[in-house]
Amino acid sequence: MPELPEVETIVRGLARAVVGQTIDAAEVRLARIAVAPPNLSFARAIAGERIVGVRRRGKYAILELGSGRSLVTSLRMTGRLVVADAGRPEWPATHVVLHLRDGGRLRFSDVRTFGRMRLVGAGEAWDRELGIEPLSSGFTPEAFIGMLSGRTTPVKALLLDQRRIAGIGNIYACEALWEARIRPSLPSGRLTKPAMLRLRRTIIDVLQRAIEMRGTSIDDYVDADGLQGGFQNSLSVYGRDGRPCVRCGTSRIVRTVLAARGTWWCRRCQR
DNA sequence: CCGTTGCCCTGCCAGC
DNA sequence: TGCTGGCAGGGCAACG
Repeated sequence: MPELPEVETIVRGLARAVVGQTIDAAEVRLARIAVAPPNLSFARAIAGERIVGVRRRGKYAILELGSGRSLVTSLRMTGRLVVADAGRPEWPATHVVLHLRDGGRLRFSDVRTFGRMRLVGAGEAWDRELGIEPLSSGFTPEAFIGMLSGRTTPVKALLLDQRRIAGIGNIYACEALWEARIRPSLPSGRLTKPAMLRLRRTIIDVLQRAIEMRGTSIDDYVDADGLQGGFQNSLSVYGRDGRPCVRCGTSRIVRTVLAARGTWWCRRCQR
């Protein structure tokens, strides 16, 4: 569930709390969560590393380490990355605990265990397959039009494809399409040019607004301090099947399945 | 290369 | 009331 705005919020919180700290030890309770390069032990390799920076790429939170290595965390659906004093209670299903020199703990928890903390070597191109950042200057109208043109993939499936655009998940794909009044199943190349431009704009807008609200907390998401976001109160379509469309007021939001994902939209507004 | 499907995993809940 | 089958979904592998 954590998508670009949620990971961005987590990363900003981590930047305040952990940059400059040394990791004295790593406690790995569920081995498959903590992945290291071949022949390296995650816990041994990370002990003694200094955290020199924190950043986001797509839906990944990245701790940059003094050695040049990076700790790349993917939260998938139910992952949490929370910093707290050692005495604070843990979230359920805490699988990895990093002991920070100031006595704090950076904890990774994940009930469904889909998430990963991956230690990657200096210079390793782990993000080679990731697409453009939608909030970067590279996400130009031309780049977006080029991405959609000539493709038969439903536009929603394209928005979810991390190799093309990095960071959009199901919630913000539904919201951006609703806002741009575009039917999620429309083949990407069939969008008119004005529709493409509109969609680019609503993608940027909805992501920015969600960041301002510190993300969407529906089931599991919390920020680096363990606090919920606020954008769940601003959703227009996601999860709202059966309720009237807040724009047209006459049609009820429907839920269909597209690209094996629940898809919420308004049959009247989105064409 | 392109697009689609299934799998991983556990908590939740509608429906019996 | 208690059980259960289906659903939630990001990323990856496999397939045609």
